[in-house]
Amino acid sequence: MSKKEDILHAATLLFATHGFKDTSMTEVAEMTGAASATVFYHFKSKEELFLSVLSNVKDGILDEFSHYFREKKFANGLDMLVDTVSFYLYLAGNKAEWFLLLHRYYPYKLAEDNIACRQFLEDIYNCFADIFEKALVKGQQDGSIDTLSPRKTGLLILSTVDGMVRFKNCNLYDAGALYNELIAVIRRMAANQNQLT
Amino acid sequence: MSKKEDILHAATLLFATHGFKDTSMTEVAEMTGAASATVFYHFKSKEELFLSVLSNVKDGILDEFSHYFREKKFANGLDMLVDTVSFYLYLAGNKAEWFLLLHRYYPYKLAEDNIACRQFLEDIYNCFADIFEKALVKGQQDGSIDTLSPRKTGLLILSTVDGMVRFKNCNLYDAGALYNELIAVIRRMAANQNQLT
DNA sequence: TATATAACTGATTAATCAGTCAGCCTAACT
DNA sequence: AGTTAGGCTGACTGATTAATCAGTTATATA
Repeated sequence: MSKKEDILHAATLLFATHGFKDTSMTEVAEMTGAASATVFYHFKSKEELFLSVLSNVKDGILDEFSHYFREKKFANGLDMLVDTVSFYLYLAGNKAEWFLLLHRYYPYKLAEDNIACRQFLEDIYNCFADIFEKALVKGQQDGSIDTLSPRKTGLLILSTVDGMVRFKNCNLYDAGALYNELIAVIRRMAANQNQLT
Repeated sequence: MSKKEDILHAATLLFATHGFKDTSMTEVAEMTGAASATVFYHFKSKEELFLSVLSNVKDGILDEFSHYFREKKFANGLDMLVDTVSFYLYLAGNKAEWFLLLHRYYPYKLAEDNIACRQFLEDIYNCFADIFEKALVKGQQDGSIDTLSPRKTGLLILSTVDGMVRFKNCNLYDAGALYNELIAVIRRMAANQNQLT
């Protein structure tokens, strides 16, 4: 791994766990054994470093989901929906730093007057919204899911899992303890009530 | 309003909109027309000022819900659940600074080694969880709501509305546009399926 | 080997900010 | 009028930090 990649990785962890303001360029440098001027050699400012981190996180998330869907086959839309939610929660545990970063306020604040930042966030959340929407559409086609607005229902499911992950990351409630209940609720809510699946 | 209350109010707005690190004691002072030393006269440190703000927000939230339930009567548990969710969303719009503050990471970070902070957050989230739980229990007693774990289901509903409010505060998706769908989903998910309400 | 370019660094700077302190002003009480 | 005390302030300090820059080392290429 190149020094630049080292720095990017260290910055991801630090921005995620301490936040933007509470991470100094010196800290990032120390974590990689470099001098602080080296960080500025690779990234011209702290803000640019942050944008590179976010861009990297976006690529990581999009890759993870594209690999997941390339290798998985689903019996029907309802199964796909439940499986996708499970994978989202697995990813939130496995790549906790990505979700911690997205649950900080700084990226959204920056996005207010930085178009690139805004775009990264939109790409990430559209990816999330799309996967749930696709499962709902598939389920409506194969009859496993009731007639609901796929986009809006998808966004509601995203709100729920995003909220659960936030609660876990903030040490409020454990997402794991609610897992079975979540799946049951999603089935109740989405399942076609005119057929027994 | 006393100068101390002025400062507390200004600090609430600034901590909520800019965050803890990005709010300087000088800014808080300037917003109230006081000298920065005055802020330190009333609150011995920046952290203590933040804790006073959070304590105040906690009292505000608990008061709002206790007034709401004192004056409202509900036909049944399912109506109570839907009404409570609506009131939560109304409050999140009306007292946006409270929810913005709660959607920052700093309070949870501070709570890791500050017992008082931890307690304020627990009081707030227990209040939220309790109101949904109470509605679910009532609904199970009067037959309008199905047999579900009231605590866990309550937490799931809280995750959903908390997630929606976060999306709105982060300018990702508009909670208002999802309102009708949210209410429909809650009814589908919680309603007793053995009776037509 | 010579040379050019990229990678890296130590020292420094200018600005910001939490917190301190000695003293001033005002209102209440005697 | 004199005294006391709480509320308030301007001026200051020490620490931190993003960013710069002149200069050094490593690498690759001719």
